[in-house]
Amino acid sequence: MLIGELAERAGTSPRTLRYYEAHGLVRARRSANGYRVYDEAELRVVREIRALLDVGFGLDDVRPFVACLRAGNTSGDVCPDSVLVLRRKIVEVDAVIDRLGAVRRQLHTQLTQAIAHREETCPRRRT
Amino acid sequence: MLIGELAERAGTSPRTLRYYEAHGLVRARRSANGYRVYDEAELRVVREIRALLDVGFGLDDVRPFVACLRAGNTSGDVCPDSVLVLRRKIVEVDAVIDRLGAVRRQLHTQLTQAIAHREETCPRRRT
DNA sequence: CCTTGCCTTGACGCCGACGACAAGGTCTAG
DNA sequence: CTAGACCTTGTCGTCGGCGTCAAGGCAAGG
Repeated sequence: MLIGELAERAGTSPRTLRYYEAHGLVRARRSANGYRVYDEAELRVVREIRALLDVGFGLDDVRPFVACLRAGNTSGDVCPDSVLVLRRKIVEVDAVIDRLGAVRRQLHTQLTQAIAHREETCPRRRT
Repeated sequence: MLIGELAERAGTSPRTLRYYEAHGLVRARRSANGYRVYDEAELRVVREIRALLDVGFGLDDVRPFVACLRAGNTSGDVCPDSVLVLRRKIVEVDAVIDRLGAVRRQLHTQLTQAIAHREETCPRRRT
């Protein structure tokens, strides 16, 4: 399988696959003419990477999952390092959610006060 | 008031104030030697900007609030344009919170399944 | 032979709010 | 006179995951 085919099957671009390779996540043999040749297993790897990036992981966070797949596991999640990253990410996500909740409450307060102020300054009739 | 003093009083840097000025948010006269001279009102403007940026606004989102302060209002929130931005931002924040909630649930699922898999593959004694 | 369509490496662009540094002018105190 | 503490404009660097050329090699069909 050449890079174009893998890209299409994984729903991404050749550029992206070379980028992953440059960062040590995806591997390829080379054919005589220098083309990258991938075997079927890489498709799963690439899909794992894409799935995790979509969820907000960085490339570094993804490494343990790829290693886990390469170690022969059916899922990239089952290795200790992957589990650690999952736990850490959940904590991070929780922190962001809390922060955004606070932001949301503050914005809501500002909004209601602004509207109250306008009612006060320039009252509506028939209210 | 020179730029250094305003920066300190607003809890930021001269570089940042020049940046805001370059983007049309903060204004200054110039003294004979070319130095920026700010009057007291700019302190409130800068603090408004900082407060909104801290909450995740972009510079463009901040403009209506600055204009509102410049129009003589006690708060930057009370003008129609500001209210619109507030409403829009709340919607945006809600969307992100929802998205993160879904992500959190997915990660939690992955985590519990990974742990379950490990129990199954390599069961603990005395359990 | 030539075009078309793959592939290769290399390098710059993007987004946003600045930080950091360069090279220089200004003002003041000792 | 000079040091040092301000100020000025201008430019490049940051972070991440790529997109988008640029310039060229390789394979196959008409």
